[in-house]
Amino acid sequence: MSITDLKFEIDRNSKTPMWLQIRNELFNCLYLDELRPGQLIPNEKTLVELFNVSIGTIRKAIGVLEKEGILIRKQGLGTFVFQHDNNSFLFEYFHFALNGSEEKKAPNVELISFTTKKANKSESKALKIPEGSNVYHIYNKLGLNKKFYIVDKIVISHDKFPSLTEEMFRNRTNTIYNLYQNKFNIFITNCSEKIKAISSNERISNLLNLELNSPILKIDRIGHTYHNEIIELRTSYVHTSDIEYIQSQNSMFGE
Amino acid sequence: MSITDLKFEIDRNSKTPMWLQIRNELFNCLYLDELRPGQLIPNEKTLVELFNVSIGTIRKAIGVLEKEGILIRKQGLGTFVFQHDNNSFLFEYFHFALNGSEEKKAPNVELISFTTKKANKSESKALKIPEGSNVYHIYNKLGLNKKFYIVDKIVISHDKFPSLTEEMFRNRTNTIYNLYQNKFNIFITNCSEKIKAISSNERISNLLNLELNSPILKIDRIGHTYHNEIIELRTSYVHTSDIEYIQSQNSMFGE
DNA sequence: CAGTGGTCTAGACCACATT
DNA sequence: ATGTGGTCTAGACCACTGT
Repeated sequence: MSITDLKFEIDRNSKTPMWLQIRNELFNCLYLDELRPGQLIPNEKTLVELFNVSIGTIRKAIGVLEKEGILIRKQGLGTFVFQHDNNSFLFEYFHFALNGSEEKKAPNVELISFTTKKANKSESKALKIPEGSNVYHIYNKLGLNKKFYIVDKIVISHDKFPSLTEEMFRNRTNTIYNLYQNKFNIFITNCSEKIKAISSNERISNLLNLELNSPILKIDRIGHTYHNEIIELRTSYVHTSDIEYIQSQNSMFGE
Repeated sequence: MSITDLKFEIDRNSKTPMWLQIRNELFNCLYLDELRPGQLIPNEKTLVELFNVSIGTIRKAIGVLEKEGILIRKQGLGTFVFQHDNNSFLFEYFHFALNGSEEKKAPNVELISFTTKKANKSESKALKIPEGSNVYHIYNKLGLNKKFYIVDKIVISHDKFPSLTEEMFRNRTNTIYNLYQNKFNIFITNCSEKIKAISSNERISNLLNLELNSPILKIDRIGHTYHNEIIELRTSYVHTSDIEYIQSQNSMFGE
């Protein structure tokens, strides 16, 4: 089932603008079609005929979807469902750099463990899955310049990644979110983080070669899809003597 | 000198689109005019005549400036230079909430000290002012629910805030950034932050009623204007047993 | 009511990428 | 050469705001 096979009914007298109706129709199609990253959508002229509106209205609708990060327009080529390319994805959600450095470098990553467990109460609540259903627990060490500074614990639902194996994880050629995207069609688009300062326990101290009770960051991240479906819980423990968490913020957002 | 008195020359054959030229011209005018927040800009029809282009082109230029957070359009009223209203500004750059709470509450603030010093080497470098020129050092305690969790150290250049006094600071009716905006026409629009975990020293421990060497966050924030002029250095020391740093991030930004 | 920005039209021409 | 999105026009009409 392709978009071009569908028939669309736009209400020209609705209180919601036509461009917004069209945006929503397109969004729905892409969602039903599982939002395959990299997928080409019909060109503007085709959409004009499908929706029977003027090209400016189509452009406005696509423009909004582009601002939302769902579509990307490429002049001369067409409009595509957005996908993180192999370079950009690396740094989208990696917030660390060496002290005083403004530019992020790709971290080196080492898998510590990969296990399947029954979700405990807080995990099942956070992931919105039944208590006792299967989850993966994945631990990674991350470093810069050959030294390790970060321990990541990842918790994801088995049901959302049924065929995931340790080998797939270990042998991935790219970031973890890229793996989710390319192998499971699951697309993490926004994350919320909560940061605390805590004292390192024995396990973290050993993994990061730290004194016991060193001050470290504990970062709880929740990764969502477009539709705010919660996909991943990630907790990072970070030794920040040589590196720091960096972040930049503008005062304003679009409409 | 008002915008409408100026004469604009748009190069119709330039490689840069007309809407971008217009955006830049408008931006410049607003900048020269000191970007008075809340200021009304000429209506679209007037701009059409000033720039001698079609209204769609004007709208595109204004749309970009709106996306950048510089202008805000109000249907039926006009287009204005954006200003943080008294509510929104409160939470723009305040990143803390009580554990597990998703919504931020306004913190209570208490001035600890307000002094003038000579800028040391790192301050002068960071603020891009001569070493030894005057800076204000301002310390605040911030809390939630009547308990204090945060100590803020603010460093700003005396030259940028020549008439600032402790009384102005203490008697402000709004946020600090609002004070900068309303009394000094200085408009902080973006901030970069660097976060580390450290152990509390004696001074911070006393101020926050903490054990010595408790793990705390140290957050170095640099506040910039539109033009990336550095205005303020702020270092926050945060006790995070009851509160946490919260942040949300989308994968994508506009064009 | 008059004035503002918001939506929409039905094109034209340009810049870019692929074949 | 063909097809794509990007820019731009010159309007029309609607929805909202304050008087």
